[in-house]
Amino acid sequence: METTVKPKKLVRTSARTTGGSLSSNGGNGSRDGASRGALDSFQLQALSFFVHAFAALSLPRSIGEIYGLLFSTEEALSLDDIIERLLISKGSASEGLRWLRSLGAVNPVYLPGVRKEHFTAETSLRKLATGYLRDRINPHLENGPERLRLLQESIVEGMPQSSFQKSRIGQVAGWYKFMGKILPLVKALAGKF
Amino acid sequence: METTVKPKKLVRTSARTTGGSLSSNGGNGSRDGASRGALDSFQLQALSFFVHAFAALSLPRSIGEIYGLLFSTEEALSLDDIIERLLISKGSASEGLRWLRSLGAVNPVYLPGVRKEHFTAETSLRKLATGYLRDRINPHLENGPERLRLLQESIVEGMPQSSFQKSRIGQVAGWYKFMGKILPLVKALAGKF
DNA sequence: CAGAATGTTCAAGAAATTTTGAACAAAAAT
DNA sequence: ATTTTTGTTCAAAATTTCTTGAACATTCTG
Repeated sequence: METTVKPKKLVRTSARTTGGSLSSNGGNGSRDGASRGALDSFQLQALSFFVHAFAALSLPRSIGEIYGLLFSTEEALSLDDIIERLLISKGSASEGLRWLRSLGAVNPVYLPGVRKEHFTAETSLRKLATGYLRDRINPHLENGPERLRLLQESIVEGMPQSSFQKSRIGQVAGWYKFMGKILPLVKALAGKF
Repeated sequence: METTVKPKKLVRTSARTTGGSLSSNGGNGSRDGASRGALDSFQLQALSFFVHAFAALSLPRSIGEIYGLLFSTEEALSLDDIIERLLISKGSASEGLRWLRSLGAVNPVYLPGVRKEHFTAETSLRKLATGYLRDRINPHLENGPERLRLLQESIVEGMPQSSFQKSRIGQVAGWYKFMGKILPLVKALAGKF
């Protein structure tokens, strides 16, 4: 649930990586082995920012790190670039990227003559909000009617408390109506930023 | 992060409780020891509903259970009533109740001549939304300006990427503006339900 | 086609969170 | 003042979630 804020290390100190090949070095100034984990101050600050922001949504650190890195880097980065700079495992990077992709929070960039997929951060509030709502909120709302029905059917008619129970059902129905009103509003407003 | 939905038992099967005193039995029909864990079908369905809903916000099962029980029960319940009906520990019940109270999701009910504190569920969407935003969203927004400043100060002037970095800062500033616009809207609309 | 490069999956381990239960504190009753 | 009732706190245990890394699948290259 996370009530108190604990200090967390920003970049892992462990040096083990998958031992894989070096970066494709999509165009930034740094060079090869010497560049591992070398992030500029803006990138470091962005990692801190997004790890914190994503944690507010109870999302894992690795996802915040990946988005933060892409957000703060002008060039598109490959999976290996991300692994190398963040010192995270291939598995984390792959799954984190998959999650961000499904949300629409990262954009694939097709570079002619380059095999590896490269990504940049999507920063449009409209797209981010839409993706988040679609992937993480709508699924819960979609089975709302079904859940409401189950609740209704659980009422035993004629019991002394059934009148109270019906009023509770009414409340829940109202909550769903509220969600139905507010979500389009959020999307609409997000479109203006 | 929870991507796939796993089946979770609704009511614990273990029978150990704190071994404490029996319920004050705030007025419902059931009696003493025989009533332990005896929930009607509406209450069971409500538990399922709220455990699921709270899980969507990454909140622990115990909190969903407590709110679900209070929501589906007409009488005010005491800490011991909750422990007895949900078969959860005193610690969970106490901390869960504390959390719900700080949010404003439960209301203390003062019963004349009764020592134990009793609670009912708060169901007003306005109060629930306000409490949630106040306790769980605002804290993150409040240090927004500070975080934005740190981000700005991390830019090294004159670097080739500093122009890109400034445009990113602009995006983040926009996100904060959006939050400043949308939250009052949410509160206002919640007031109408 | 064989070999290399790239990316995914998932079992096992690590880390974080939640729950328990007993010790403790506070308030009320006797 | 002592005992009882009520509720809180927190270390340890249980559980859940995240990360790792190696095996696997797939696609490209020569």
